[in-house]
Amino acid sequence: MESLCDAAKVLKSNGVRVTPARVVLLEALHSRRGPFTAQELHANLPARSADLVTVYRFLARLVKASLAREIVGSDGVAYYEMACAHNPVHPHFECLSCGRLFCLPLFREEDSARVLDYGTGHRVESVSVVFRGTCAACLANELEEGKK
Amino acid sequence: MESLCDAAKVLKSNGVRVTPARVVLLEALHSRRGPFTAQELHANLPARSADLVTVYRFLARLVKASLAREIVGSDGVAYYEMACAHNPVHPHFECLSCGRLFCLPLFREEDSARVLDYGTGHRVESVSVVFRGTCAACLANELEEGKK
DNA sequence: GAATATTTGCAAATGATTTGCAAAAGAGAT
DNA sequence: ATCTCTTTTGCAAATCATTTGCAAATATTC
Repeated sequence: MESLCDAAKVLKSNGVRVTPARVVLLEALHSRRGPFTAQELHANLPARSADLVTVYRFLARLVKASLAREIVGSDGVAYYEMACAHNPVHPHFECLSCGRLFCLPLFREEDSARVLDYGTGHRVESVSVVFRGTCAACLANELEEGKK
Repeated sequence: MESLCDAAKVLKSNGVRVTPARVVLLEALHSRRGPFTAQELHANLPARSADLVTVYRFLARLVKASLAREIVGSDGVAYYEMACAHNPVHPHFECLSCGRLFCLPLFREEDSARVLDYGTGHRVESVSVVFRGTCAACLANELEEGKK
């Protein structure tokens, strides 16, 4: 597995041309903290630097090259995040109250092994662990509301 | 958490009327082995017994009542499965080769606790663990193909 | 620079899921 | 049974993220 930090190189060596649009996209990707949707990414691009379709296509390539991961939210919308060595596989939380999808702490090595174990017998390419419910922030808000 | 096996009762006690369409749906649900989509369920219903929209609406209710669980596939399509005591939470495998989504073995009590632990601090309503890759059956087929 | 392969943008298609709404069907009281 | 009130249903139409078709623009190679 390669690091997204070398994405340009990796892509090039896979016959993927590094065009202006893709450079912009790679930069935008690096400045992102949590998981994002194709549309969010596109919205934060310098105006007219890349079409939404291009964003979709590029993200699909990254995922295929294992340079990015895809997390599907409960409403079927796809979120993406980088898959570089600095950002190993981890669980996510989807808040049904505020709608945010964010990262949870990394799996401990040991737990990771235990989870992976359930896929024995198949060729596992990715594992997605998504918690759903109400996030801590929204729970706090509920309390606030309750007081009023 | 209630059992889907008593779904009719549970629904009734929640002010949900048990109509002919819903009886048909509950029966169809019980005869299903693995996870299914709304459309699959609808396609296997006696002709003209319930509209596809009704199926969607009913499934949404079951999920809200914790009588069914929803698993979202990588293409954003929702799969459902019963959530009765005889079918506790378990991981799933989505084969990118044949497209099937099926159940993996139950989490051992201990592992379940370890996974749940990562959601600490939030109000967790559901956890979804989905493996993706190539299933054992498709791997076997690949071998077959290779021999030719 | 010509020839070839890849990439891009734009418009249009897809396809699952949702919504609006008026008609049909339960529940309960009379 | 009948009337009233609420829930449910079917149908058509709307949504909306994602995908596709295709011709024009841009790389790469020789």
